[in-house]
Amino acid sequence: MARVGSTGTPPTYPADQPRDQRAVLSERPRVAGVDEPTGKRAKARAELTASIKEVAGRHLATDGPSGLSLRAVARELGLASSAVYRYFASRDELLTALIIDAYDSIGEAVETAERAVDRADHLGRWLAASGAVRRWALDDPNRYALVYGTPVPGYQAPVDTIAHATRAVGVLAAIVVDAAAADALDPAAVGTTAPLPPSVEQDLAAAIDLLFPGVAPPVVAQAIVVWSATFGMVSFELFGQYQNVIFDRDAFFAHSATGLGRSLGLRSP
Amino acid sequence: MARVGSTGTPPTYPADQPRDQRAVLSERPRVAGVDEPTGKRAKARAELTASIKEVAGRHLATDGPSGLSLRAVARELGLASSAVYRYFASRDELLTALIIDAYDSIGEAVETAERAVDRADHLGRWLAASGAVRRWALDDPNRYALVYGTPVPGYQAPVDTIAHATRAVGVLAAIVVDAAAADALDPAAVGTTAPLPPSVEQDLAAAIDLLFPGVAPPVVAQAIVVWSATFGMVSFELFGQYQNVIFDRDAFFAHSATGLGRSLGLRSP
DNA sequence: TGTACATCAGTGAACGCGCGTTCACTGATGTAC
DNA sequence: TGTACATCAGTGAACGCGCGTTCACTGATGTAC
Repeated sequence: MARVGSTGTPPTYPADQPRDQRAVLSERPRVAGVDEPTGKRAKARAELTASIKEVAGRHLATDGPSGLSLRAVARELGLASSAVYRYFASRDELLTALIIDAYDSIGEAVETAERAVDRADHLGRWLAASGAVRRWALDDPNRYALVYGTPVPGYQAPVDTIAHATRAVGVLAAIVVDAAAADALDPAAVGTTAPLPPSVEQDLAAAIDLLFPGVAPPVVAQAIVVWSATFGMVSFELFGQYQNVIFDRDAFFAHSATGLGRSLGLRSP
Repeated sequence: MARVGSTGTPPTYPADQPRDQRAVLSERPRVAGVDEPTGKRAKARAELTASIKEVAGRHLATDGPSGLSLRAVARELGLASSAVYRYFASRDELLTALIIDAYDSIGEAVETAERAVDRADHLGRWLAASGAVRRWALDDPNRYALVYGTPVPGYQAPVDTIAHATRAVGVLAAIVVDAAAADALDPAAVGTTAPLPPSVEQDLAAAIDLLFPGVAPPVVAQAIVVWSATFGMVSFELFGQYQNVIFDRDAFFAHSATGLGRSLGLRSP
């Protein structure tokens, strides 16, 4: 897949650059907002770009990622299939845009839900955050599957997606960081766990630097387990593994998320 | 998708039945082994059926479930594409066979690993079982994705698959049942959890009956969380969410699985 | 403000491909007498 | 054991479909003077 913009080039449109990549460039975060496009054309382009993504997202919801078809999207928009190539250089690039949007969308959903809770109520913040993960997944299962389900065969996500992917987990990290800083973590929770293998402790240094400053490695490890477990439960629920086993899934999830939060040492005041 | 055999009809081949369903019927578990086919033809049929599944499984590994193509499978086997229809009535039916095989395969892997451990070592049994889940998944990611990843769009798994799906989780259940029966569950583990919502306790009755006889509902709930968490971790590892975060994944998984097992109250003697 | 030119959006036809499924057929294998 | 017939496995052509991507093109929109 052709990737663009990771080399630090300014967002100009050099004439010798293949035309099809411009669409993607024009979507990238702008530097300082100086050259933000304002003309009619730019507006129309932004709108159609959004429409394409919107329709593609809806198709995703019925056919899954590998069923996403540029032709079908163009058809629904009343465009020639070739027109889509003015906006996305390839099917993969459209997929990438959808993936980034999805990560941002769940990130925002989790952030918004968590923000509404009293800062000192660390367990409550976690319940809001994990509940938002689940809600978001249930509301749009195929967008969830796009980013947390089976990877699309043959598709390699460009590095650009990583930053967006981190947004949601950052919320959990912030809760744990806050709780640790406030010395509000239940010592009984992590005190009883097995000692962390040295190699793992070493691996976690980077994550601690980036997301968990000031948090003890065993707690960070447990946070990763809790985060994984949350998505495991959501995936099981969504992908049918709870069928004929659990019916009141709201209650089951709330109960389980509480247990997971407590296993991290999170508490309500 | 045409489904067959769930009505309790005997495994005969009535002449008025569409011919394409016979392949599937002939694969079903035979009653009392009386009419086990022994002729040359039956043997050839069984062999080709196995070959088709084997090749299809390999294709799955490179293209994913939605990329599975009957024509490609036939091509590799040197058959006309139409020949495959003597063995599987449709692509969906081949998928179903692969799914059942996958469930059986992981079930057997988990059973085998767990059986090798001292019966009284409940935590050790769980570590063997969960480790086998992960090993199996890493060894054949696409078969894992087929059954625990995003469902194939447009494909509805027939009820026949359910029994096979239960096999792996049955191992965890057996461990917990044994530990409970031996009164070997750590009371501190479950004692501190939040009370189970009544609706969930009610939901769990069926699962307790079927898989967890004699186990307290909160423990069963926690077992489901632990099971979900295990697959959450495996999915995250496999689907790339641990990239640049955890490198010694063997160690991380072993550590996490230990924690999950302890959260269930499992202990080593 | 008007004009000349460059840039862009969108078209429609085409290329080359692969897919699932059906169908009438030919030989080979099995079965009943 | 041999023969007549039924059943089965596999073929190859065909149907109808959809796909991603390219390309030369026409008009509309923007820009420099």
